[in-house]
Parts: sequence; C-alpha cells; structure tokens
Amino acid sequence: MLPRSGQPAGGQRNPSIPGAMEPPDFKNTLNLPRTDFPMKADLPRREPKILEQWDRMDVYAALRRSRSGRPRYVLHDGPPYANGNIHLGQTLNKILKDIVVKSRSMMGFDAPYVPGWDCHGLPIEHQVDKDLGPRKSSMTPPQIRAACRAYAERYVGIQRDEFRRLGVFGEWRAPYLTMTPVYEGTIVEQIGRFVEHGNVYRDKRSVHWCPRCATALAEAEVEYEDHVSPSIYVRFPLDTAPLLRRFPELARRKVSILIWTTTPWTLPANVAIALHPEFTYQFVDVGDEVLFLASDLVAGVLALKGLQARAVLGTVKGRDMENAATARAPYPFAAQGLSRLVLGEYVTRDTGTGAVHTAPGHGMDDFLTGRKYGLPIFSPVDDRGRFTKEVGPWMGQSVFDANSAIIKDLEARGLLYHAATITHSYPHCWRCKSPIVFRATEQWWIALDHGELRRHCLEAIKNVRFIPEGGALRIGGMIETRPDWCISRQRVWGVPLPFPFCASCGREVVDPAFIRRTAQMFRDRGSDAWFEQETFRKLADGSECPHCGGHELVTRNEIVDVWFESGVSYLALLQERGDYPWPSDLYLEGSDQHRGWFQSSLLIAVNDRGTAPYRSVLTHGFTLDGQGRKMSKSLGNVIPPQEVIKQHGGDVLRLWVATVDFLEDMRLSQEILERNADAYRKIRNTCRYLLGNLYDFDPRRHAVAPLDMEEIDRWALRQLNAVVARVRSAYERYEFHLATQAIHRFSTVTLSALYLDVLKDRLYTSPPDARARRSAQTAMRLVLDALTRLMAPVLCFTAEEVWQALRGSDARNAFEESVHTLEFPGALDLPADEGIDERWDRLLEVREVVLKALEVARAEGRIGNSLEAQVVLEVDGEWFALLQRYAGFLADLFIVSEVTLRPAATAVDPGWKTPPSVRVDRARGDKCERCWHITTDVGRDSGYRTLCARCVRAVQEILKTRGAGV
RNA sequence: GGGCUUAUAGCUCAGCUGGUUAGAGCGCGCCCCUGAUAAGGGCGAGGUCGGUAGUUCGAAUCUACCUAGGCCCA
Repeated sequence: MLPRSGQPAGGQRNPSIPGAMEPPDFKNTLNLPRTDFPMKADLPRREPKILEQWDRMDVYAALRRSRSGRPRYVLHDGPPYANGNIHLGQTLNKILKDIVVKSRSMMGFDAPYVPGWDCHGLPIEHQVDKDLGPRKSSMTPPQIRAACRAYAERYVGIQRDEFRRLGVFGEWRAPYLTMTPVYEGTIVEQIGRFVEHGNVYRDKRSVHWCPRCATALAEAEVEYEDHVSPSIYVRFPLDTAPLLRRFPELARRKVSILIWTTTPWTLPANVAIALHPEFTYQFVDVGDEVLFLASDLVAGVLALKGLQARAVLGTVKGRDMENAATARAPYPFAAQGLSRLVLGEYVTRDTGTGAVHTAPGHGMDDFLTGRKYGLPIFSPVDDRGRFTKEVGPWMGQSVFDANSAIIKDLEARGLLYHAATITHSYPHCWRCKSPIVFRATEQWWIALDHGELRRHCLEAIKNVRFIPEGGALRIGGMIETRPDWCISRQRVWGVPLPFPFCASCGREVVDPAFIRRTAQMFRDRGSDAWFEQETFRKLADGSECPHCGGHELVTRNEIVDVWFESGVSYLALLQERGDYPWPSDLYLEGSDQHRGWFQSSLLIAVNDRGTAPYRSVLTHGFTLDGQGRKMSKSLGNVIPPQEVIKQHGGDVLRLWVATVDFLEDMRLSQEILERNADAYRKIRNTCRYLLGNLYDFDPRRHAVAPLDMEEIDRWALRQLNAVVARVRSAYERYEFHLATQAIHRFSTVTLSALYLDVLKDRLYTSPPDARARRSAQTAMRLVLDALTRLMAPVLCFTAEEVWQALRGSDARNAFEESVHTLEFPGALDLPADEGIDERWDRLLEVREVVLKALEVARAEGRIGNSLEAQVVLEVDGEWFALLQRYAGFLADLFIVSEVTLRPAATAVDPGWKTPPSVRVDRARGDKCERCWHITTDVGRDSGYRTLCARCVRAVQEILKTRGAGV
C-alpha cells in the first residue's frame, strides 16, 4: 500500500528519540533557509524608503566620486517640456536613459547625467493665457512672463519628483533649464554665431493670422470648424501664342484656365496657377470658349452650367505645362497681373478643376511653391484683416466682407464661370473662435545653403552612429529637403531675438556687437531685462541703423523658436559645467526627434563647431496599447505611469522597459504588466532563496576553492560566467531586452528549476560546516553577487534591497554603500575542466528523460514526490561510460532515492543515438524522517530508528559540534 | 499622398549570410509537493511565421503587391 498523500511513510511508526530526554525533533538539525528578506515586494511602499536612503547617502554623488578619473561616458539628456505630469512615453525615455547611465557606470565609466527642461514656448504661454483669462490683456509682458516662469518652475518640480520616483539617478539638484540666465545667454551667443556666418536673414512667411486678435497663431492655436465659404470657378484667360505649335486648334479661340477657390479675397494677391505634374489636362471646346482643366473633372464642372463638351482640342500632362504659357489674373496688383504656370504635388482632383490659383502671401502650399519658383510674396492685408492701399478698390474692407464685392466684380467682367457656397472645415482662432486668414509676415530665418551649412550637416552625420541604422537615412533625407529655418515667433514667453529695429526707417538692425552685449546681459540678468526700457536703451547705445544712420532703436518683441533653445543644450552644458567632452557620446530620444531636436542640435553644433554634438544617436519607438494602437484620451486606452507605479511599483515598470525591443513601437496593457510582475516575482524569489541559504556563510571563512568544489557547483559557476558575458554584451549594445531575458532565464531555468532544486538536499541535511555544503554556498554567494549587479541597472530598487541584505549576511565585511557604485561582475577564474560542458549537456538530456518517466509513474499513482522513486537506467556505449562516472551523483541530480545503472541488453550502441531507457519503481526501504529519502538503512542505528545512515552521521556530528561549541 | 518603419504561439522575445518536424521564457491546462509556502517542482497543449503572388530544388528568411499599425511630413 502507498501512504496517503500528506501522510509521511514513517508517520505511523514510533518516533525514536535521540538521546534520553530529547524531543524527537530532527528538524532542528536541518539547515533550512532563513532570511528577513520578504517574499512580498510591496514595491509601491518599499521603493520610497529606498529612495530616502539613497537621498541620505547622496548615492549619485557617491557614484560619481567612485568613478572619478575614469573614462567619461556622456549621455546628454534631451529636455522634456515643463508642462503637465509625465506620461508613459517620457517615462520610458527616462528609464532607458537611466539604464544606459547605470550600466555604463557599472562598466567602469564615469557617466554623469544632467537632466534638463525646456521651459519657454507656446504651450506654457497658452496654458497661462487660459489661467489668466481676460486679466492677461491688462498685464505687461514682464508680468505675463513672470506667470509663465512660475508655471514652468512648478512643473519642473513636479516632473523632477516623478522622474526621481522611477529610480533615475542624476543631477537633480542642478538640472539645466532653458530659462536660466546662463542658458539664455548661450542661446543669444549661438544666434550670434549664425549672424557671424551670414546665415541669418529676414523675409516674409505665410502664417495663420487671427484678424480679430491681430496676432499670428501657431499650429496648436488653430481649431478647425465648419464654415460657409463662397465656392467660385474663375476664368484666367490664357495667352495661347506659345502653345499654338503643339495645339494648333487653339488658334483664334478664347481660351481660359479655370480655377476653383473658396477664398475670392486671395485673388488680388494671385501670381501663379499650380497644376499637378501627373494629372492629365484637356482643352475643352464648349462652344463659344475653350476651358482648360483636369480631364477627370471636366464632366462635373461642365455639368454645373449644363454645358456639353463639343470637342477636346488638346490633352497634356501637367508637368508639360510648367512655364509653358502665361495666364492673365483677374487683378493687376501683383506680378503685373500675370500668372505663371507652376507645379504642385498638393493639387487634388476630388474637387475643383485641378488648377489652383496661387497666392504665396496667403497659404502655406502657395508660399512654398512661391519660394520654389521665386514668385513674389504679396500679402496686401493688414493686422485687422483689411485690404491695404495696394488693393485700391477694396482698401480698408475686411477681406471676408470683400468676398461678395469681388465676386460681383468678376461676374461683371465675364471672368466668373460659376458661383455657389460650400460648407467645409476651415481654420478658426482657438481664443476668439472667429475664422482666420493666411497672411505673409516678416520673419527671421537661418539660411541652410549659405556657407554650405546643409552640406556640412550631411557630412557631419556620416560620422554619427545611428541605432537603428535607418536613422541616418531618415535624418539625412529631411536635411536634404528641408526649407530654411524660421527662428522667429511673435510671442512673449521666450528669449527675445537680439535684432532691434530703427525707429526712424523701420528697418532691422543686425549688429554683432549688439548681439554680444545682449548675450552678456542675459547671462548676467536673464532675458527679462530686455523688457526694461532703461536696460534696452543702454544695450542699444552705440548701435546705429546701417540703413539710415538713425540712432534710436526699438524692439518688436520677437522671440526665438524653442527648437533653437533646446538645440543649444549641449553647448550650454559645456559652458556651464566645463569639463565635458565634445561631442557627447549619446543622444537617446523618440524617433520623432529626427525632425526635432536631433536636427536643431545638429544645425547649431555644425554651425558653431563643424561637427555633430553626438557620437551616436539611439532612438526608441512609441508606446501603444495592447492592440498596437496609439494611446489617446479619445480611445480611453491611456496608461498613466503613475498608476503603474501605484499598482506594481517602479521596478516592474522598469522591467517592462527592459523587456521590450524599444527600437520598435512598444505595447503596454494590463496583461503585459501582469507578465512582468510575474517575472519580477520569480527573480525576486530566486534572490530570496539564495539569501535564505547564505545566512551562516561568510565567504572569508567558509569559501571553498573551485578545485575542491562539487562538480555541479563548478558547472553552475560556468553557467554564471556565460550569463555574465551575455548580459554584459547586451548592455554594451543597448539590447536591454536580451540582458533581461538572460537574467530571467538564468533565474528560472538554471537556478530555480535545476541547480537550486538539486542543491536542497545537500544544503539542508549536511552538517552546517560540511565541505559539500560550503561548496554550494560558495557558488550561491558568487551567483547572487553577480546576479544582483547584473540586474541593478534595470531593477534598481530590488537590486539595492538584495545587496543590503547580502551585505548584512556578510556581517563585518566592508562593502561599498550602494550596489550602484559597484561594477559588473567579470568572468570568474575557473580551473580548466576538459569536457565538462559536453558531459553536462548529456547529463541534462538524461535528466529530461528521467523526469518524463517519473511523470508517467506519477500519473499511474505509483509515486508522488520524486523521492519515493528509484530509477533504473539501462544504457549502452558512451552513455554507460558517462553515467557510470556520475553514478554516485545521479540520484541527487534526479532528486530520487536511488539510481541503478545497468548495461543495456541490446547490441552495442555506436554513439549517442539511442537514448537511455528508464524504468521507475517505488524505492525500496523506509523513509528517513530527516532527509525524506527512502533507503534500506533507515533504523539500522538503534539510537535513531527513523533516520537513514547518512542522517545519523550528520546528526551525531551536529550534536557533537553543538555540545562542544555552543 | 510622400519619407522612414513594423507585423513569428494568449504575452514578451530568439531565429546569422534562404536548407532537416519554427525555438525560449512567461501565461494557460493537468499533476506532484508542503523543509523557498500568497512559494517550489514536473508534464502537456498552443504558431497556415499578417495576406496574396512570385524567384528558388527549397523561404519565417529574397522580390512585388495588398492589409493593418506607428513616427514624421503634406
């Protein structure tokens, strides 16, 4: 009969009593794990305590001290915007940076990390606008700026605390802020550098403009609402002379290009007509005239007036009409009333005529087309949206009101083909909700091609390593085709452009000496000083207008694009903190920064110093939900990092970051978090178990030399060496998910399921000081030490917790304060061991076969615990030789009570081909109360009737030691 | 619409220059243990490698197209 589950086989027999009066409690004589290290992590509560400890010892300073004099590795932080709480993307970014910094530190580098914030700019001003409401109109720029500054400061504080909560190390007490005086001075100096090189110029640009608020609007301030607009088709009479050779039938006919527009008021500023290069156009004879339009749209447009096409007098690709003829615009105000034929990819054929009237002063596409073709940029509309004197008949009229007058005029002159109204999405002002216009305004630019800046940038990135490699292609393509950089904004919250204007002639004054003075003044007092009249006058003193010689200079309160500000960050850091190397080793941001910061930093650095500011650029993807969709409020699938921390803790969030391939987009969902929490618990528990078995181990006194170790311990250390190598290399290559995977697999498979399971018997039942037990502990100690260091860059809190526990177990040994000031483990120097890996691969194959056989026996109810089994292996050839070598160890390896080896009855196996044949039986004998093995020698010693011979020897030795020592 | 980019088991990832029945860990199912115990161990079931069509003796791996995502533009 089998014992019932849970009922020890020896339970029914009389407990024997060791020594006369002693209670029969042999459990006392086992070395079971002991540790205070809690199984339950409770990270949301424990991590803040660890943070406090780090604060107390100033761990970042300690780390930097311990690396003083080492080679530097500088990851330069791209500044997040000081607005709002941090979101998942920023969290991911900062954790990645922290893993880089911590891992490089542990490789032995001196790796400083100076976080920064982008503090100026529209979003903050916008937000402050909202908060201030109508009060803002009565405030002076300095007052508004003070409110913006307070707002930015508040969020710098909030975000700093949130980043620190993630376990990120850095100069949190001295971050760089784009609104500090020194930084602002650097910005102006760098503007000066572009001026010195002759790259700065002033020219018009088409911008969103609110006539009611009389201000330019940024993209973020534009809302799209439905709006009723005129929808008119207008004839542009075509001079056919240059076309007659190709289209003789046009001779003596009245030919017009037909355009469609919803903004009649832009016709006075027309200078060209844009066609799509790939569209097919036709000259359509409708009787008394010939119309030119895209062939796909002919039917619909003719139907508007019930016309029939009599004949098609010519067919032509848009591309072949480029500059082929000239049309006459309805009005003579711009370009002598002539319209060139140009090409534009943005022309569509779902509405209109496929021919788009072009007014570079009144639209972004038109503007860009204008630049390309060198067209005049004409924008005869004032701040309030009224026509200027350049448009005689309608001067002073609001452009929206003028629409109907213009339509009437067109009709009277026979140029109107058709008029209707249309309801469509149209840009409106976010503040006053009224429709806006496009208007060309004077702006400041940095020329990309002057002094071959563009080419130098393209050269510079050839020396940069992009990870992934496609980044080089991406940024290269953008730099090749990007337009000049518009660096001015008509705003208050930012760094004033150091370009005053002449009070008498109104022209701009670009004066290097003035710029230098301004930079120095900003360095001393910050850019707020610019707004003090006295100060400004002093600044301007000594400058004179190069155009008219005027001496009075005024400011127009234009500020610099914030991309320029963040673009100078590394230069600002170099100047503020002195001894940083140029260029930095790494920039690490989301892949959207190919257009943003990577580019603005590059332009500024190349202009200033001729090289890129970074040696390498590492980009990550974006965070998506579980289905791979972007996270958005409207989809309701946003996961705030604060929630994750509250629920799972920072280390679990960090683990997630370190398990995904961040070069691509990354998904996050509750399930994914659960999986990471599972993985976390496994690693934690493995550490806990190792700690629990090291409670009485002092490596100085008890360590066993590798040559004296049990073979499996030496094997485990070889496995450790392999893991260390793999993990180190993964960190070096920024492949954190491979590092984490290796650590996790090692914990789970190698340690928990195999090595530690096999070790239990030896650890528990041996006398505490037995060499075999110390051998295991030596290995375990080395394993835990290495494991803790390897995981420290990722699981920064838990590694610290383990490390402190491990230090405690070493009693008086002096260790460094924090695990983060240590270095990664190197390869342990193990004795050469010919063939050990191959032998162990084979042994583990056999183990697999045995475990399967045990499972069968279990399913048949013949055994429960594997110790109830004895295993008979029938093998031949090389298998036999191998297994015989390990005969005494196999029972331990399989965790069974007995293993018998028999030569196979069949013919000799030439190689390793035939796997061992396994038979599982119930073990013979009785169960030892102490070690739970079933052996035939239980009770052989009359003093210990429930113990096996091995345990009797152990107990006697333990009692002897206790009697003598304690 | 353009540039770059992604798609391998429920989840996270391996799969080098194309070559045997596509791997791992987790999760899941079943079982064991109760001396790692809100732990530990074992076994097992999961994939038409996004789809289609090609190139090839042979494709998850090469080509084209399509579909669904992502970033940046328009």
